[in-house]
Amino acid sequence: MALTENRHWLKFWLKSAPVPSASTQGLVMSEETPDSLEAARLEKLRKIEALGLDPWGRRFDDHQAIESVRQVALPEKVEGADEPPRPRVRIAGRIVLKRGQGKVAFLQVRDWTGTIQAMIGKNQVGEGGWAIASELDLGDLIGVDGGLGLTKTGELTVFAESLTFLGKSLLPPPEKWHGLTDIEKRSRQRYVDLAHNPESLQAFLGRSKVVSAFRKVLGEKGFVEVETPTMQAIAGGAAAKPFITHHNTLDLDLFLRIAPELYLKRLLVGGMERVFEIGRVYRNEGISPKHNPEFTMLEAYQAYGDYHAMMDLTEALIVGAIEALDGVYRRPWGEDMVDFTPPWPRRTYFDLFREYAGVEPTDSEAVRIKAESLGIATAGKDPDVIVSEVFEETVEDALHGPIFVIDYPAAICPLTKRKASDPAVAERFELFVRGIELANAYTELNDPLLQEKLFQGQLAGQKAEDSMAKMDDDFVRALKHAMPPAGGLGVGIDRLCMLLLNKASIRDVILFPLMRPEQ
RNA sequence: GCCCUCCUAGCUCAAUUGGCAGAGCAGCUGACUCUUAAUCAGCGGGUUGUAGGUUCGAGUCCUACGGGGGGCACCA
Repeated sequence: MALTENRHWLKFWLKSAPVPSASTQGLVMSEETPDSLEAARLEKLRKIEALGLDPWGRRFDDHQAIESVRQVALPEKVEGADEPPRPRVRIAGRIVLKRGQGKVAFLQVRDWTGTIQAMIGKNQVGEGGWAIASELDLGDLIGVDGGLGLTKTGELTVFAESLTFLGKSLLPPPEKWHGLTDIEKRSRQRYVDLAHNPESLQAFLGRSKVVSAFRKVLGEKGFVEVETPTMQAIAGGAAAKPFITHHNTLDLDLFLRIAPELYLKRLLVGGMERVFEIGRVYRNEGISPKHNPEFTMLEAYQAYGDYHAMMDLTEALIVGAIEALDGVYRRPWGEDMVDFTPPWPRRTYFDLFREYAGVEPTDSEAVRIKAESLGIATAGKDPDVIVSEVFEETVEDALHGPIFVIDYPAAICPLTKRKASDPAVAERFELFVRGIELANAYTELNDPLLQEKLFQGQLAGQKAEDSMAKMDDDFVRALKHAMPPAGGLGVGIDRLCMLLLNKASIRDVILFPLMRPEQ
């Protein structure tokens, strides 16, 4: 197979490669649309074809990652002896920089592991090869075979012996020093961003490592990965507005899921004791640096566990992600640093409330006065809601984290099991880092009768615009078959990646964030 | 949905109070066999997001629209 493929490799400087004649070049110039950079590149493409080469390349086996080539040990130079032989290497990548120097040219070739210099000398490659090398543009994809050595200035270099054309770039790359900075173009044309801004590529490769690490940690702890419907007749498991879609044959309106929760809990009923899903959820709400309409969530459920088990799991997951990235626990965040060294503090909601709001949370009147002083309207509001708003205003932004906020007022999390010792407190935690809510977990409610009542209460309180919410009778029926007491966890993968990769916007960790169409 | 703000060459950015739209990179031509964002000489490249308006004159001021960014609202 490899030998067959070999014949298709189109070498640059076969001795027989013809040199374009002066008259051909003159013709070429006159045909060129003067104001088009693309036209100039199309012309080069035709020249490459005229030389019998395929500008779009073929399979290119056995090339080495540039990063690994950079690790190759060079033979020692011995005094008085000839130059030591150069180790042979084969690389493939994109030309990101080009420096002509008369009858020699230096290229910087980049793949997804790194960048290395290649040198092409006219005397080394012959007239035919040199003619083609002259047509190389920034952005073209090439394979380089050659010897690895140092230049006079000590730069590690592949001294080209043959090149393989692997792809012609018809559009010019962004500015070589600044790269592509326009945030809109970087998102819309992510291919350009990835190809020419190495730090962007690294961020997305980092995101992939985070997700892989999650799967590894969960697997080691005995969780199984499942996939549940993203198109649902009843979009439950969270309080968010769904997207609507339609199945033609069934003539059925469906919702894109706002959470996988209710399906994963059905699996707990079915005896899948540790399940997780990493998947997209869709919420038809505003867009911000922390919100994209579709985002990726981990949800994990552990039968016979509780929210404390989920806290341990959360810590293990994020530690696993950091180890997969680089093992550095003190991480930059803007101008700031975040220290992820575990264990992270676990503080109760009321404790933090007392500390940051300076008010006793159970003293409704004191809380109301504090709220008014913060400019929060209190008229007609439930005292628990006011507590929650004061908490958000005074505590959340002040939490540098990582910190687990635990034991929430039961009134603001109705679908959570209450503490046996104190029915006013729900067994819930949220993990905060720099004001960002990274994870949310509960000891899950498994009482079908209470669940049904809460559904009804939720529906009664529904606004007209949210009227697509429906009672999920099947979920209640599932609980009636007995769901084991369980801990449940949700982690926003995108937000975690923002924190770990030091990106200010969720759009910097989502390959193709939602945008209005061009034009 | 509301408020603020940005949009100039392929890319990165200038343009004084409203007064002839510029530079660097990239491109093209030429020189150069060890460069490092190579350098040097020369050349080309624009419906200033779109449409109106004010003005002798608009990249600049006004209005609407489109797109982006930030904020508010929304968001267990």
